Parts: sequence; C-alpha cells; structure tokens
Amino acid sequence: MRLSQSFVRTAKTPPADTETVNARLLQQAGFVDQLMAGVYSYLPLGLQVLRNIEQIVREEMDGLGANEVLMPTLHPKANWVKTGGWDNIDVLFKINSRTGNEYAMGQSEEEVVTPLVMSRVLSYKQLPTKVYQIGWKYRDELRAKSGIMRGREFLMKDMYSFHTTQADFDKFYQEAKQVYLRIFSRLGLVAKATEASGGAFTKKLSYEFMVLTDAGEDDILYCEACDYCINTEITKTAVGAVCPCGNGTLLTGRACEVGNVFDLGQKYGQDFDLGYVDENSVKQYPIMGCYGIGISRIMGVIVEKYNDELGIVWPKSVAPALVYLVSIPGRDNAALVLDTATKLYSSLQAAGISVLWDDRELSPGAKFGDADLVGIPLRLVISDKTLASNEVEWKERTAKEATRVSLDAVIAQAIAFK
RNA sequence: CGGGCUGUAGCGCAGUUGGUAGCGCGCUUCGUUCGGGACGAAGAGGUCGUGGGUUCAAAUCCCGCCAGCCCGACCA
Repeated sequence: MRLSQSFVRTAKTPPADTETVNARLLQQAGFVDQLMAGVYSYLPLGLQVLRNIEQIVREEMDGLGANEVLMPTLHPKANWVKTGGWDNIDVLFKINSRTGNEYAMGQSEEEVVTPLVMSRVLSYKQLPTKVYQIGWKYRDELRAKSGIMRGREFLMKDMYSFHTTQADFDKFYQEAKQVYLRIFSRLGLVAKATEASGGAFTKKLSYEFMVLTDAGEDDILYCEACDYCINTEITKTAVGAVCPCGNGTLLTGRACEVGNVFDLGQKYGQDFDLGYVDENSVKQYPIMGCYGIGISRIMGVIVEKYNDELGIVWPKSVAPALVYLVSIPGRDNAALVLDTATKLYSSLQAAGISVLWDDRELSPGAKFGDADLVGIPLRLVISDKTLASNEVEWKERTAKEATRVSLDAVIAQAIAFK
C-alpha cells in the first residue's frame, strides 16, 4: 500500500475523550473510527489486523476439523422464544418490524446453528460434527467501554460441536483447549484456561481464556507454578493460598476474557426437539459445546499489551504490514531515491512481504513519527545518504538503534525476519 | 441502570462582569525546504450538542433532552 494513495490518516494529537490505551492509540493511528459508544468502523489498517487475527483462528479451527459457515445476524423471534432467550437474555437486541414481526440480533448463534446442523445430522454416524463462523455479534450492553474491548457490536469466532456422548465432548474439549492456547500464542498472547461461571447460559462450569491486562474486567487467581487458574467470581479462595498442585501459591490479577468454552449439554437439541438416531434406532439429543474467540476484542488486548510511548508495537503475526518503507527524496538525488524505493517496494511484495510505503510529501520526522505510531515491525529507509553506499537503513520497531543493510541483501534479510 | 465529568472548525483547545467567536495542528494555493512531526505568504472552514426560557442582546445565565467519557452495578 502506498500511503500517498491510501485512505490512511494518522493524527498528531490523540483523541481526548477516552483514557483507554487501545481506544486512544487505534484512533490516533487511524486503525478505527468510533461511530458511537461501543461501535467502530475498521479502517484499512485496522481491517487488515482483523483479517490477520481471523486467518490464524481460521487455520486452527480448520485443523480441528471444524467447517466454516456464515450464519445470519438477523434472527426470527420464534427461535429465541423456543430456547427462552427472548425473555431471559437481557443483552439481546430486539427489533420491531413495520410488519409487526419481531427479530433478534445474534449475540450468539445456538438458536440458528442447532436447527441448521440437526436438520442435516440425522444419524449417530454423522457425529461428532463441528461448525464455526466468524461474524459480527450484537449485545445490548448497559455500558460499552474500553475502546474495542467491550463493544455493542463486535467480531467473534463462534464454533459449535455436536457429540453423541459426554465423554466424546470432553475429549474434544481437551483438543480444543490446546488449539485455543496455540491460537493465543500465535497472536502474541499468553492465555490462561480459567474455570468460571457459565452465567445465565448454563449451570455447568465454563472455561474462559484469560489474558492478564489491567484493561480487563475480570479478577483471576492463578498459580505461580502451574496452569491452575480460576475466576474470583466462583471461589472464596484467597490470594496467597496454596495452589491445589501443592507447588505454588496463588497470585491475583486483572484479566480480559479473550475466549470461552461452554458445555451446553442437551439443552438446545431438546429445546428444538431435534435429535439423531443411535445405533439402536432410538432418538437421542446431541451433547453440544460452544467455543468463542473475540476477534475484535483481541485486537484491543494486543494493543494494550504491545505499545510504548511512541505508539503501537504490533507482533509480526498480526501487524497490518511487515515493512514500513520510508523514502526521503532529499535535494540532490530525489529521482534516484524514488526509483530505488519503487523497485524495493515491488521486490518486497513479489517476495510475499507486505509493505506500507510512505511516499507522502512529508518531512522525514513526520514519517518516522507515523512509522512508530502505526507500529509496523520493520522500518526500512531509503535516502540519498543510504544510497551513497548502496544500502537501506534497517530499524526494527522493538530496537533502539538502526543498522544498515545492502540493497542486494535486504530482501533475503526481510524474508528471514518474517 | 445509579453517580460524576465533558460537549465551541476535521483534531486539540481558549473565550473575562452577557454585546453576536478565536488560537494551535490539520486542510487549499504558491515558494523555499528534506534524517525525528520544517519555514514564509495568502486562503477555506463553525446552526457554539439540542429544544425551550430569561434579556434590548446568550457560546456565556436558568430548565429539559441528547451524546461521549470515567466509576459502580450488570455482563449469553
């Protein structure tokens, strides 16, 4: 992307109406634009980050054997009445039509996925079945806050699994848990699988995947020595207590829920009276599981964890581009600088490396400032100074100092950096 | 939903005892610049959140409403 031809706009001053780090940086750096409380537009750079997060999640879901689908956001009231959600879920957005009909905006999709899947899965031979989607969800939060971390509209990956037995569900849950931990790791996050309340949704326990950050809304207790972690909402255990593992004491911290798993039991099959026949030709209701990952929320959490006084510091796996190419025309060799930058821009892209080329007519300082603010992992500078020795300046976002790389070697080195 | 704070140009802000709106950034044009947010000159841009009230006169005083942010509660 050439910045001179893009819609990307940064601001020298951050917005003043929020104290939340992710909201401030994402708006100042031009990743998102706020429409109203809890609702944002995702601009070119922000959209690319969302796409990158999505892609990692998608690869891992596919690896689990789940099939991607895309289900509607607009739901008929009848399905929500059938499950009790219409009257019991207070965050459900309800819509009145001029026809007199009422609709719900999907805040989760059991009401759609259960009839969808179980009208096609008629035999135990077809189970287990797993489907997922990545789509916008709507929740009528009393108070949206924390930038894109708690919106009324947000992007979520939701997977649903259907099983014949609890044992099969439990086995799949363990697989999914490992996959989830790998996803968060690939996104640059350390997530803890945490026991939590199932809320109004299920009486069974649920598992939340928590990332430590002061911008979060949950308090967790976690062991200093093992993986044990529990939401304080369901325990009276205190900080400093000995962990069940016996090898460490419990610490407390503020955390943000980036994913969750619910054991749905047979509720939804029963609510819709949709089942399959087992090997004895007896009708059975499926055991279901639901697995969420907050795509847009994760983008906010990453910014909360990866930033410094100059701006965002994106992990390579989700950065909107790998390279921020700065060309400084100078006075004497402007044409040569431009020509070399054009060639490098093309060569990098041909090598499969995403690059933002700052070819705007701005001072070097303005470009450096934006490079830091936007947070691209690698900054390459071409100027008459570097060309004097046939070199490019190489500066990683996380590094203090810049180095020089010869023009001949820079592509290979960038590929290695990737 | 309860409480607090804030609404003036795209962004950040000032605006005195009421007298009809200004600064910085950004934007446009021209010229000079070109390695950490350059300089000069000339310009464009505002129903002062909104509705009512007081007054000869309201950005300014009073009341209602709306919106955003923060705290709490809530959180399939």
